[in-house]
Amino acid sequence: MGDSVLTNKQGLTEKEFLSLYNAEQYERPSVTVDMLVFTVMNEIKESYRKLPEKALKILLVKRGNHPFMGYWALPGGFVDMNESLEEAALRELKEETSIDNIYMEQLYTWGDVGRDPRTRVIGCSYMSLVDSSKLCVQAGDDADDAKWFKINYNVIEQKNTVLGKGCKVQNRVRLILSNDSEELTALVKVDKTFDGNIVRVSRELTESDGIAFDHGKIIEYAVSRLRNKIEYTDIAFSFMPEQFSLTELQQVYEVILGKKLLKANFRRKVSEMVMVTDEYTKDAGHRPSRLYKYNPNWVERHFD
Amino acid sequence: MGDSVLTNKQGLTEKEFLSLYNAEQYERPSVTVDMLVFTVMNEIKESYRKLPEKALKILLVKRGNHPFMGYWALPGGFVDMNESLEEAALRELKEETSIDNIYMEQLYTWGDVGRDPRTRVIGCSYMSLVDSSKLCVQAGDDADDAKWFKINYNVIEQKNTVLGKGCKVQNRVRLILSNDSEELTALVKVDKTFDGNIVRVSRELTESDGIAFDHGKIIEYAVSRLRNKIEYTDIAFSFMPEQFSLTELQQVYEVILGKKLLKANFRRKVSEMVMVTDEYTKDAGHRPSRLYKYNPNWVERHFD
DNA sequence: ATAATAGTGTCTTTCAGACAGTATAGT
DNA sequence: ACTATACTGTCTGAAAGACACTATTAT
Repeated sequence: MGDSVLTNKQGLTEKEFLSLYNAEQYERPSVTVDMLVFTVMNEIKESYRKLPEKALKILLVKRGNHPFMGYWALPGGFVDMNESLEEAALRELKEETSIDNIYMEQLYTWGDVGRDPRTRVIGCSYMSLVDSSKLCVQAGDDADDAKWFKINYNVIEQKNTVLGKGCKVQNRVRLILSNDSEELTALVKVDKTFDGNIVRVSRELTESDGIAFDHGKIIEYAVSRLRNKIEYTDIAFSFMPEQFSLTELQQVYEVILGKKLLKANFRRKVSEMVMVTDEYTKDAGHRPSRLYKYNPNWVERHFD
Repeated sequence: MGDSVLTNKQGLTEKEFLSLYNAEQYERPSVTVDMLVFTVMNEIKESYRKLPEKALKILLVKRGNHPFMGYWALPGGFVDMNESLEEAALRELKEETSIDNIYMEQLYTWGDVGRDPRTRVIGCSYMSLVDSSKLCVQAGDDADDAKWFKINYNVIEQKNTVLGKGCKVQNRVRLILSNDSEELTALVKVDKTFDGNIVRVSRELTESDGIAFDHGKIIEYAVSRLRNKIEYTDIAFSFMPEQFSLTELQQVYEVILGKKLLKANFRRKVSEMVMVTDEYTKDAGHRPSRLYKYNPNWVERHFD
């Protein structure tokens, strides 16, 4: 830290300055953390022969208090003074859903002025990808309920315009979050403007039904990031149990990317990332498949 | 927002709840924004024949008050209640360096407890890449001085350990920031742990000389992100003026990646991203080179 | 036997790396 | 003529996409 003999324009040394410093004199925003917990789960089997389909899911909690009481929200809450953002995110997740000890990465920080009707709130969001077989969710103290919602992500409109020295891509994304008893929707307008060498992305929530705050927009952003990142990193493995078949792994890729992949090519692509085991699936109604595990020595990973 | 007839456990409607809500009752951290403004500048020519070398630079301001008075810091400051994070970042940059109206993207939000000796501070950092030919920096009201520092980024130590079901990569990065009169350094320990399917990255500032707060760590992170992103996006063009030669563009890539590239291959790679003009450089001391401009219709961009 | 999935071989096209070669201004 | 840079052609091998083929289990 600064040399303690130095004095500032008011003639104060650093020690004096710090002892007089009072954060209370300034109006400050509140800070929250929000968790986006994703998993890929099996849906019901159609027949004894067929493999179960998989679906991408997100964990939401039902708000037990105003504002947006009764709406579904991302688990999260206010950051305490003596915990880091990561600690706050893990604490809130545990309080609201009883989920403990999972990996996560920072997603984005949302700071628009009108995001929260209570006061000015800066929201720092974190994303977690979990293996559903390990988890057992139950609502905690602070939430009425915690449930997994199946994610339906659809680009329903695309408009490209060529401007003078750039262009504009306008997308509308329809998000449908559903489970046995509920269906929530959001419509997000994603505009990318290329002006000269400058790219500007703006996201706007134009419709939100049953989802609290601007969380529909945050979920849309997270899914688009997830789709992007699965192509050039190994995050998909965070969804997998210890052992898995290559078909299951492929299903995870397909459900996130929202498209079918060719088996032979997919296997070539992931071959370096996995290690064979000598175990097989059984009672499948058809030929059993070999089980693999993640190869921790896989090197060519990329990070954001 | 919630149906106004609903009442919470205290029997309050949403309207009543909001009118009684008082953010002051909770202790809150302060929130700052920090700007990482990068540019690529020409260094002096060695001879009338040779092309000037290029160097990656970052803009820092000299702190005029405690804490870290006299140290160099990222331009930035506290967020006001009625401005978004982006607005705050642009305002602070203008106040401290007179730079106006540039593009930026969010980098990361830093929330460790002891980051700032004054109080608990959450710092949201933004990254900007600018064409140096357009800029003229001068210190603003809030800073004693604003200067460009040449960035030297070196991985000085690498250690790989294979663990039980994962592995660990430990890097030490030496950062040297220098200009005519100053030399600042930082040493950052970057640990990546792969445990099962989980990747955890931790960054620790183990040495910092002349750089305020944890800004050495933030700069290290930004440079590593920049290196990564230049490979799969078109951000490099943000450093370029309207018209440029392909050699200049290649120099920008080389200076960021910290390695030489082969000309023929580089040109093939960027050919789709640029458009020819019918202009040439002149007075170069050797064969003139064709000038190009950015092709705004280039489609295969990726975003994080 | 049959349904459904498991798993492989190979053709083609595309792209990245390496390197050798030719072209052209200023002095 | 010489220097330093501008620019192009092509060989190679790796990776991505498409598709056809064989193998194996439960019922």
